[in-house]
Amino acid sequence: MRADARDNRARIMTAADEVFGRSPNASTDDVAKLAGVGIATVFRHFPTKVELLEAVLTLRLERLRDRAIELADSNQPGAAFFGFFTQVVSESASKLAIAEALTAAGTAAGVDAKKAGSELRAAFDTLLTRAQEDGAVRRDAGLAEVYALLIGASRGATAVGLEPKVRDRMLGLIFDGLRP
Amino acid sequence: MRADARDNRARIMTAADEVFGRSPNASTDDVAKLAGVGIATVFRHFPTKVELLEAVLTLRLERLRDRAIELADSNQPGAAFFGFFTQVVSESASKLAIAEALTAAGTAAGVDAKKAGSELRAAFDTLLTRAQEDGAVRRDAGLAEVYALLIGASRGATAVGLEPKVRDRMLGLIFDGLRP
DNA sequence: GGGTAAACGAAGTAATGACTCCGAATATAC
DNA sequence: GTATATTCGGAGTCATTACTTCGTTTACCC
Repeated sequence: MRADARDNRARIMTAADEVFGRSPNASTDDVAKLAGVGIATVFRHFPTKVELLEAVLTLRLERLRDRAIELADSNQPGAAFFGFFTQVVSESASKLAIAEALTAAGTAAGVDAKKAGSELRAAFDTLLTRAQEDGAVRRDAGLAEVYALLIGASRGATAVGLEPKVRDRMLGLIFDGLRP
Repeated sequence: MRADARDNRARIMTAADEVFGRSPNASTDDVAKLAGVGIATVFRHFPTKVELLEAVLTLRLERLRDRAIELADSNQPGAAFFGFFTQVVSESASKLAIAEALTAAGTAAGVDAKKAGSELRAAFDTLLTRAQEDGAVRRDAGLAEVYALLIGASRGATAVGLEPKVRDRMLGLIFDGLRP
């Protein structure tokens, strides 16, 4: 692969991340414009729009997964769990795409995104289990419902332009329900 | 207004409710087909697609509002509050549009939808306050964050095809966080 | 530095979807 | 029953958008 091609691919990914983060049904033109390349270049790297969307989605999921894996080693499992939860929801409030990503990861999505999605879920499971073993989270809370709560809170925060104060109080209510 | 016109208007509303309930970005043609009328008829009654969407949105909000108002008289305020919450989330799981409606009510929306939206919020506030006075819900939970929780849970349940069991366990966690 | 293969971008194409026009049909007044 | 004004519906128009084509440019090998 030639140097300029690799360069442009990276620029397109960055632009797509930004553009689709703002509005998930933006046009391919918008991405090309922001990336500063022609539209054909976008399609040369990502043959269909779906593949481009999926690449962005995968990237986002991998970032979240990496952060979760990092936190899994913490010696304060409770703080790690609640911190991760808070961070995801907070970022979702400003970055539309994160909540979308969490959602889409389960439903449609191609093979790469699916892999990243289940790895994220597994990493989150680890965080949850550690927090439970540490006594910070009630033991009868299963992964499925806690994950649903994470997705719901993210989407809720995203949908409405939730003020930080309200968002934090909402998280407070959720966390109280999660404690033993 | 002629009888057939009123008839068709009702049929279009029903069809739109159904079609947009399934997928919010369905085309106007789809609505016309299901309603069994020509596309021009749809546009005669609702000059733009936005107005049609808004009419559906308003209808949904009014339905929720009416149910909340009904429950406000209950002599079991706790059960009324939690029941309403559960019902909204459960329906959202199958009816995409309800969660969307809750969301959209705050943000964009024209005057009718806005009115219905704030009336719903007010009715929900009554339910919450009664439940708090009855000791079923903690008193330091404000309307804003509880409402955000409702929207989040709805959107979460909608987004993922949440199984009823998981959904109920998720609601259990939320409700535990809401109790004194 | 010159040749070549790869990558580039602007101007297309085709399909979709919101909205309009106008002749046909039909409900209501007499 | 007929006149007429209103409503109806299908065949358009126009804008948007995913994707293609092709002549031009540019990075790498010698």
